[in-house]
Amino acid sequence: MPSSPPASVDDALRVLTAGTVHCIDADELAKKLTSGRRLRVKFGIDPTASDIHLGHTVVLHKLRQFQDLGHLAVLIIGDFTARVGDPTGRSATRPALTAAEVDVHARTYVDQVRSVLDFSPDRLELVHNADWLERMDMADVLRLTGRTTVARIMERDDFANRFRDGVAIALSELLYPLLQGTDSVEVAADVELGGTDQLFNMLMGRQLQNAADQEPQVVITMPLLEGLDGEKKMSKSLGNAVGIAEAPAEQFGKLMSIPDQLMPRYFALATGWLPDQVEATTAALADGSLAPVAAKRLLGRTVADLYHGAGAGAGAESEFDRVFKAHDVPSEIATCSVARPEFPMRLARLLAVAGLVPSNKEGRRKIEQGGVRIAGERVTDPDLEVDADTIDEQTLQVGKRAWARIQITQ
RNA sequence: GGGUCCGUACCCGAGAGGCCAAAGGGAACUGGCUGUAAUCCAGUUGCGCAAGCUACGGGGGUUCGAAUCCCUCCGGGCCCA
Repeated sequence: MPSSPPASVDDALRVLTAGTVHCIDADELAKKLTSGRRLRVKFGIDPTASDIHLGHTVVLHKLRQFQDLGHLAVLIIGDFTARVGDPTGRSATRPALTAAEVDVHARTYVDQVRSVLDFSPDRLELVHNADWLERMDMADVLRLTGRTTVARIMERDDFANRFRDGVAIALSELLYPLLQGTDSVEVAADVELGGTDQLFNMLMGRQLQNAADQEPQVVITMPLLEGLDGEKKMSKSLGNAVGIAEAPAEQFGKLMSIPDQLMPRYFALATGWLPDQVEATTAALADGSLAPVAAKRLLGRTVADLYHGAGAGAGAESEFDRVFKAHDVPSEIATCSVARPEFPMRLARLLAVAGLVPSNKEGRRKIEQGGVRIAGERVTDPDLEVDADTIDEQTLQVGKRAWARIQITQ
C-alpha cells in the first residue's frame, strides 16, 4: 500500500493535506516538515465502543500516511476521557463507562488498529491518558479551568444547541475539551488529527500548548464518512457501518449497496490510497471509462483486501456473484438440527426454530410474501406442514440472504 | 428548597376514558425491476394454528371499560431561589 516516501516537502504536503477539511495551518505544517524532525502526530481515541468501522479509519489512514513519511504516531487511548464522555455530536449526556468496560474496549480497539497503523516501535507510541489525567488534583483542575472562559466553551455548537434546546449538559462535559487539550501538552504534539467534529477540542490543545510555552500543534481534520445510506455519518448504532473486523463477504456486500454517488468519497477516504490513485479512479469513473458497477466492485475488493489480506476481496466477490447473480446458495451455510419427534411441523414454525425468522408469525408472513424457499423451490402455502423425511438435509432460504440446512436428529 | 413539564413499539413521535395492537415519519424486512444487498415501485412490521394473550416507565386505585383519570414510586427536563 505505501509507496516510497515523497522526496520533497511539497510532495509530503500534498499527500498529507489530501482529503482534509481543515489544516490549521498549512504554513506551520510546512515549516515543521522542513525542519526535518520526526514529528509527533497525535491521535486520541476514547474506547467507548470496541468495534472500528470504516468511518474511524479515515483518520487512521491519514495517520498511517504520516508514519509512512517517517513520522511518529502518538496514539492516545482515552481511558480517562472515556469515563467523562466526549459530548461531541451528542444530544444528550453520554452514559458513563466503568474503568473495566473501558479497558476491554481499549484492548479490542488496539487489536483492530493494527490493521491500519504501523506498530513498529519507532513509528508508534501508545499511551493512556489516565496516566496523567487521573493524577491531577483540585489545584491542577482550577488552574486548567482558569485558562478558558464559559463563553469560549459555550461557542461550541454541541453545547450551544443543547443549552438552547433545554437539554441537560453535565458540568463535566464542559471540561472535556480541556482534558483533550491537556493530552496535547502532555505528549508535546506537533500535529493532531481528528474528525471535523473534533476541531474545537483540538484547537483547545493549541491554546493550552501556547500557555505551556510549547509550539502549538497543527490541527488537521478529516471529513466524517457517510454511512451506507449516504446520508448520516457512519455509526454502528445507526446500522449503516462497515466494521473492519467483519467478514470479507459482508464487507463486500455492504459496499455494493452504497449509493453510486458515494463511491468517490469512499475511494478517497476509506481505501488508504494515495491521492494519485484516488484521482485516477475518480476521473475514470466520471468519464465513463470505468463502469459504476466495476468501480463498486473494485471498492469492495480493495476494502476486503485491506483488512483480510490480499485475495480476500476476490474471494468475497466470487461468493457475491454466486449468491446474488447466479442465485445459488452460499458455499457455506449453517446447519440446524431438529429432533424427529418435533415433526410434522408447520414450516412457519420451522423457520423460527432454525433462527431464520424471529417468530412463527414472522415466518408465516415471509411465506405469504413469497420469500421462503425449500431447496430452491418457492413455498406459497403459509399453513404448509413438513415432515421429517422430506425436510431432512434440505436447504431453507428466507429472502435473499438467509439460509439454513435442516438436519434431523434421532 | 419551591414550582412546573415529560416518560408511548427498534428510533422519533401523534393519541387526552371505549372506534387503540395504538396515526405519521425514519429504519428494517419481503416481492418486482436491475449492474448490486444500489435506485425506483408495491407490500409487510407484538405474540399465539386459534380462542385469545401481553404491551404505552414501575406498582396500586377509580370505572362496565384506562396509553388516556387519581395516588405513589422510579427516571428525566426546565424555571425560580
